[in-house]
Amino acid sequence: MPTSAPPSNRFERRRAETRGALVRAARQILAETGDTGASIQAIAERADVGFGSFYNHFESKTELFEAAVVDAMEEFGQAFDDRLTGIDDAAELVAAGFRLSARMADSHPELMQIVRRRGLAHIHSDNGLARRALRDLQVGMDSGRFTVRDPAVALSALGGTLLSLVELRFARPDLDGDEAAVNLAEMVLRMLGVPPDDAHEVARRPLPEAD
Amino acid sequence: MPTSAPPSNRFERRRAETRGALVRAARQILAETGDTGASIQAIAERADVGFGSFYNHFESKTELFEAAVVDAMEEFGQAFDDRLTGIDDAAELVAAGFRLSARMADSHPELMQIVRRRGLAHIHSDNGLARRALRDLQVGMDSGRFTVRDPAVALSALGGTLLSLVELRFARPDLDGDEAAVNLAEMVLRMLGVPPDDAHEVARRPLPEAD
DNA sequence: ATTATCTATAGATCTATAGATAATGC
DNA sequence: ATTATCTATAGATCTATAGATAATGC
Repeated sequence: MPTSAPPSNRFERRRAETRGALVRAARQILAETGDTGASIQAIAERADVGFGSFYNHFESKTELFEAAVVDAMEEFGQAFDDRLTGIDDAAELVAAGFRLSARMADSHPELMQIVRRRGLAHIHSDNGLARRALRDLQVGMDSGRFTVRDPAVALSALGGTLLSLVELRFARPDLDGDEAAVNLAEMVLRMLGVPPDDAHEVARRPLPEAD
Repeated sequence: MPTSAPPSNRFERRRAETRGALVRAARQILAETGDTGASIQAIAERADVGFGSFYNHFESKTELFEAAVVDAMEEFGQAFDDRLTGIDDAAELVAAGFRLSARMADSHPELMQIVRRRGLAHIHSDNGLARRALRDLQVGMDSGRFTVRDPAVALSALGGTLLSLVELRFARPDLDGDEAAVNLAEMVLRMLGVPPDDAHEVARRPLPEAD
């Protein structure tokens, strides 16, 4: 999953593969324990990569873990693009996003554990997800679907509630995930100014099929 | 700020003081960088405590930092008790809690940085704050102020939005903190089923004076 | 010829403990 | 007499680099 242009020759591909192995190892660690104290040695071993190679790609552990988080957030945003394009009602889009996230806690636990542990710090960073959410908010405000005083505050609240849902999924696996997501989506729509009856209905519309 | 009974004799007081110094040092580190990789040596030095003393109180760094977070969350809950008792409208209580939290980001930055970095993991833990919030939610539901399907989901959402507000305060210090808090409080009240007009009014009621 | 990877290692740092010192309880 | 603190240190671990090896570009 290359962020920029795909590597052209075998050299660059091999280089990208080594970097990717390190990032994947860091993602595993972030998901399993979140403990970034693992030694570079242990990380390289897990990535099945020579120890010294680490320094060909990263200057510090911090840099590697930051790259791993960005990689995960990127993938999370990509899932939204893959599954939710085509929905043009902003309210339905928000609700579907919440329900999709809850499902991904089951289907993509590694990814969602990283979102859970590191997502908050990225709510206001300029990643693709925040941009998309802000755009959808704007669409909803322009179409009159949402009544919101300050988009920045609304974006913040959207991110916070989404994270709390992910946290809930992992902290309370006994609860029905989709039911919780629907409930929360309904509440979030009310928060954005959607009338309660509409919120109830929209939050329960069938989700688009996976590919 | 002893959690349980105050130390009776000088021995226990001295012991408590050493432990407290370590916890305070850990809190500082959590607030400044959040980097729990600092060596025990460095922590002890910052606490102005002999290196070996660490092991008289904690078995590992993880244990110390966990104690530091619990200490901070306890203090956070205490601030709610100190400032918000006497408000008996559940909706007003929620709004006041949000606005108080935003102010504490300025008045108690060390404390609130810890809440920001570690709070999410404690939303569903059985601390005083979560208990208090759940109780207030229940009161609001019983009095008909709130319309909520699942209290656990609502608690989750309350915690998430509160954290997102704290994050917003630190990530966007250019915004007016109280204004953002009022906006968010209004949205949260709508989320809990309070009619928009009421939500608007309640979120703007004057806060109780500090002592 | 160039570039990335790998292995080996020096030096620094860190953890955990042992034993000495200081302070208090009864 | 008891208990916590402190200092010193052994042993383990970790980081960063140097130099050898392997793979590819042109």
